[in-house]
Amino acid sequence: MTSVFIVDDHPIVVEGLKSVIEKLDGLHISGVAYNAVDTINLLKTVATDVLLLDINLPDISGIDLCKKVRNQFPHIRILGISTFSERSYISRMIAHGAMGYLIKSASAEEISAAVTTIMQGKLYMSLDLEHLLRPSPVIQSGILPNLTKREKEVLQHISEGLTNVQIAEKLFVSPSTIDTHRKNMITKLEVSNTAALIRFAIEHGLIN
Amino acid sequence: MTSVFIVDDHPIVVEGLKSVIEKLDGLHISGVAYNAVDTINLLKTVATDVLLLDINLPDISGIDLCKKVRNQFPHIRILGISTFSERSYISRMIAHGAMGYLIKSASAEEISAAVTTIMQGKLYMSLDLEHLLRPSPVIQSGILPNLTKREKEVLQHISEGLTNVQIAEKLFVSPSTIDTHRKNMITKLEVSNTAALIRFAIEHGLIN
DNA sequence: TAAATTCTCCCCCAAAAAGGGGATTTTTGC
DNA sequence: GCAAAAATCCCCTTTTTGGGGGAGAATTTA
Repeated sequence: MTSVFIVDDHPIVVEGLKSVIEKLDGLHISGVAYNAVDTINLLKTVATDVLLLDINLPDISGIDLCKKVRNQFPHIRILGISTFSERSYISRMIAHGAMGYLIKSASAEEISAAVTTIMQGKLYMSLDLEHLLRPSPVIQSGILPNLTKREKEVLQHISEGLTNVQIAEKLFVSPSTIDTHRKNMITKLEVSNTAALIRFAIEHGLIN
Repeated sequence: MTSVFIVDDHPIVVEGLKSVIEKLDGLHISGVAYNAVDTINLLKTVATDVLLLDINLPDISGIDLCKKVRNQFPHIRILGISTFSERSYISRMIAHGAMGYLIKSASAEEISAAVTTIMQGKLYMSLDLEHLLRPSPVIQSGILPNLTKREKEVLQHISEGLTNVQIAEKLFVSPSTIDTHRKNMITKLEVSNTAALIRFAIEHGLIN
């Protein structure tokens, strides 16, 4: 018997998941919560195998709660749930310890499969094909201006901690040039400084 | 019949995958390549459903090739392969269009399951439980000095592009304090500046 | 070939970060 | 309760970055 704990700020969603899961063999509900604080407190009192965790919570982001739960309850396997299937979310959920991802429109069979899969120690991902066949929601939405080859090269060196002068020496150009590239990237990507630039770049795969 | 194309710079690995896949029902090899350039050229000539793509290629990173293939051949589903199961890799592969992840030590059954799964439009992930149950392979290796709660808080704000002064205002302390935290983190983590700090932090899961 | 883009370099100046140092108060762990 | 760790704050100087601007050479692309 696998015990499942549900976290979602929408009571209707919680009820729906609850009724679906309770009808499934081998699964039972150990508890539910509507926010992060209640989740942490309740998890201390009830034994739970799987945490169904909504990504969009009111008081704290799903990612943060994900980390908290993993730190305090390392045995609990986390299955992220959300209404939409965004690549960036999924990758971040995985990076922060989730064992799987489920869209809210998933069928009872899918939920069952998801729980079974992650209890076997594997990742489970639920996504529709149409979303996946697009290159990336972020990249192809037109928001991301593309950096030039040289800019990416400079960016790479910046992320390694080199200063403009050091990069200039490596690329045999003037420090002013590197400075211009850096500034252009900051403007292009609409970030406030180098720190934010590096973060943006990594999160969008601009850096190796 | 699903056609599989293999990309890996190790011929032994390619041979191994080849022989395993050819024994499986419903799968056949449409081609193999040992580098990125050959991959792009060959994919133009042969019909391929699934691309088995090694993450660590000599001339170009698997991530980059992943993006290239998805742009030029959007119908091809990419299954990343690697010798080790690193969370950061997996999340980045997914963010860049891979439909799944397979460790090289995977059994024939797993390979078959992986191809079948992604042909159904779902993500497939192959990972051992022991790796997943650890917070992060890097963090628990002892190499990483742990940041304090406050330092992480400051780090988070730095990554959002805030300056010392702005962070100080948010946390109701003096800018000097934030400056000290920043310097301490740079020293602790042995990086040269804030850019490198942010990169390090993201790659080690210190930032949300 | 003409137009657009990219790459290159420079100016100014203000702001921020880095690299030293030291020092006090709070919290935390034993 | 005491020691260790964390958090707070300040001094100094130099280096680096950021925000403007302009502008010519090289390379792509239409």
